[in-house]
Amino acid sequence: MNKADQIIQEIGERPTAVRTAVLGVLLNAGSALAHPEVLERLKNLGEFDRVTVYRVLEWLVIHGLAHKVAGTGRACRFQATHPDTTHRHAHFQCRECGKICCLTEIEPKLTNLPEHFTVESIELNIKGVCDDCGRHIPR
Amino acid sequence: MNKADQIIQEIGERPTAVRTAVLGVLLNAGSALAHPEVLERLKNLGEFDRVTVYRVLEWLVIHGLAHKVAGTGRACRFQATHPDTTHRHAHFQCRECGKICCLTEIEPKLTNLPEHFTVESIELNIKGVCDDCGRHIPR
DNA sequence: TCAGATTTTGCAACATAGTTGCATAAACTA
DNA sequence: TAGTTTATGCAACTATGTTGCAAAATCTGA
Ligand SMILES: [Mn+2]
Ligand SMILES: [Mn+2]
Ligand SMILES: [Zn+2]
Ligand SMILES: [Zn+2]
Repeated sequence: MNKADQIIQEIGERPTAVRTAVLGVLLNAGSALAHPEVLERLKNLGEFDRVTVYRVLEWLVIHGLAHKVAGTGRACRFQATHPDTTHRHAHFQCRECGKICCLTEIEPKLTNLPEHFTVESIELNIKGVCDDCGRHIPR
Repeated sequence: MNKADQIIQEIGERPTAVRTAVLGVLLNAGSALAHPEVLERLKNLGEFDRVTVYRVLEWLVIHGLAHKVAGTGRACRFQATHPDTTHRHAHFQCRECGKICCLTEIEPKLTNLPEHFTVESIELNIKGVCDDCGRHIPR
């Protein structure tokens, strides 16, 4: 049995073909993927409907198996959640290659927040140039 | 001469009817507005084309007269930049009423960032329940 | 194992948010 | 005010999702 299947069964949900395939794609990706990228990579594994893939991605988020990151542009990106990392962390998106990666080391500190506001979630997105893209530009 | 006109002339750009009107709407708004909300409020001031309004909103951002905030949902929201606030600050969006406001007091601290990444911008979006919506819910 | 109940999928249509090309209109400059 | 530059309006197009619904897959209890 493959890893994706196993993860889905562990949480007591139905490991269908699409769920297993989509989670597998996310697990193999090094960074967060947008819907078209997921679809593209699924082509190697069979025929999958785009609407179903949208639904499965949301399903993965609801069940905590993936998280959703808003990058540049209008499309959300999805990344498999590693069991050992907390969900609350910052993300970095490279202006050059567009890749998004988790910055699990950074804990956004919230001081000075008006006390009458109830905080439910925090999103910290940092944009710039990543290591790979930066090393080719002379400094 | 109205405020919006004056601001546009101060930066040496053409104060056209649409620019003046759109900036005026943003200046009068208490929070960040999405494109349809801007269009709606413009109806009191005349007939404006939606594409032109999109272009003017981007123009305002480029010229530093407004800033763009990504809230819940896919639409960006725009808010007039107050001359006395720095552009780098956090935003709070209420889950109940959807309003977005600037949290100019909060400075996102970036420690632990991998040193080979070049940071160009930081976006800190906090979601929860605002004062107005929270006070009606018994605690 | 299998009938019935529940959930998931695929397809078509719809929705929302924004962009592009281009001809016309407005604003600026000399 | 003539010529040049810039902004606008309109139509068509793109990107990113969402919804309704019938068919297929999956599960459950007898
Ligand atoms: Mn992450
Ligand atoms: Mn702000
Ligand atoms: Zn890069
Ligand atoms: Zn509120």
